[in-house]
Amino acid sequence: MPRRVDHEERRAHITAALLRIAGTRGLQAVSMREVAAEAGISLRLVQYYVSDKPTLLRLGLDELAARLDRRIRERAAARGAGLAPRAVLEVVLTSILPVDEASRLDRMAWSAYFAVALTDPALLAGATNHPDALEDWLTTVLVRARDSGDVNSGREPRTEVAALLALTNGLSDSVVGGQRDADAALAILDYQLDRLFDRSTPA
Amino acid sequence: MPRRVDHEERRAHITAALLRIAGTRGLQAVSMREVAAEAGISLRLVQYYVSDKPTLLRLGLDELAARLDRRIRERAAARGAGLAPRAVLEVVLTSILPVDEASRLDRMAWSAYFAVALTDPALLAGATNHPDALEDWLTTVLVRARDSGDVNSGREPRTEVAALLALTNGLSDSVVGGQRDADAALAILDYQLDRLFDRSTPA
DNA sequence: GCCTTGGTGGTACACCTGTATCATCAAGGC
DNA sequence: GCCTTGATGATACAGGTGTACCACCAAGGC
Repeated sequence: MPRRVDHEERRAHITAALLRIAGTRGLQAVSMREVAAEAGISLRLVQYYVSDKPTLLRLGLDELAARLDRRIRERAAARGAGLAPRAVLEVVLTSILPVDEASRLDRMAWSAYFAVALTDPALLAGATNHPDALEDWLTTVLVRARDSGDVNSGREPRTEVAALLALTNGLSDSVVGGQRDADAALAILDYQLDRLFDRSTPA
Repeated sequence: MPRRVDHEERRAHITAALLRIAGTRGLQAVSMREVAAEAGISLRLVQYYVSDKPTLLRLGLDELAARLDRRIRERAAARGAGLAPRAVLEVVLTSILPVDEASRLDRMAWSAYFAVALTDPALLAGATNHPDALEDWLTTVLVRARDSGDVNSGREPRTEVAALLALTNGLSDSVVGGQRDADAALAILDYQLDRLFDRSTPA
């Protein structure tokens, strides 16, 4: 037998190179040859470890989702166990926002993926990506907060969560778009959370 | 002299074809030949009336901005003169949201443009597109509303407006992304506006 | 020691892209 | 009547794309 190689690790290496290109030069700059060059390997090897270009793109999308998941867990771990409802929302939403260079590049790549996914349903097919799951979970968190009195009973948890997620996505786009910096986006997010968790506010 | 042709009208025809493709099949499906076919003319004519591909893409972006402007004015005109602050916000924000097929296709095209603009600053160069101008204007509207007592004095107009615009953009993406329909997005927007214009709410 | 077999290199092929070029047509001025 | 000139057609060209193919290498089983 010839020497064997960890395919999974190789694919991860290639995927990282792909996302580096997608985040800096856009998805339209992603070709098999460019990915090979960025990964420092030959075109043949990209073909060998990643059969198709569709497969390659799918790898990138999955990695992007995995990175977001990792960011959320890391941020949650950094704040310890037994997080208050507001802290949970802060952790999740600030994990989505592009607050440093790495998350900024990932958000750029994500925007590119979002655009092509709109007209290429093949990319989404079978994706584990379920934004609704996140929304459901945060809604239960907010329901608990309302029941315990941290949030006024007049608020509709599901609507509030949907709005917060949409707001965070819109803010993220404005940050990568250069309309404002991350701190400004964080301030707006905080402003909204302050209002939501102000029990002195009726309705 | 041979017969002369209205170049402006021809370019508009070509631009419309371009945006039809961008909205249905994405910007990556936009080639000179595809645009020609969609416009029902020859490749040579696309070259003749629109010299470059960069020029073509720029035409599409400008038209997209012009259409949004038109939508806002039409919606405003439909509601008569002397609009209350809340009505102004409703007009602007619901004009951004993809509420019908036409605005849905335009939003799709816009998302594609946004993605490539992130890594291709040449597209933005010299663009009349100024989201900040819209934000400034709406802020003055909200300041007036606060001074006249329609909005609680504890609110920060600039932050509220920035949040509403980001929210609307996020909601728009969720609509074209198929996460929810236009009515659901409108409901969320209304929910937020109701809260903002509720004077009984302190802070 | 050979031979199977996973890894690798190089390259060719068909296709699509943006753009340039050559030619033609037709309407009016002189 | 010709000739200038705006509008159009057809096509060629160079470059980039995804993918397929052919050769080769080297490590271990028998």
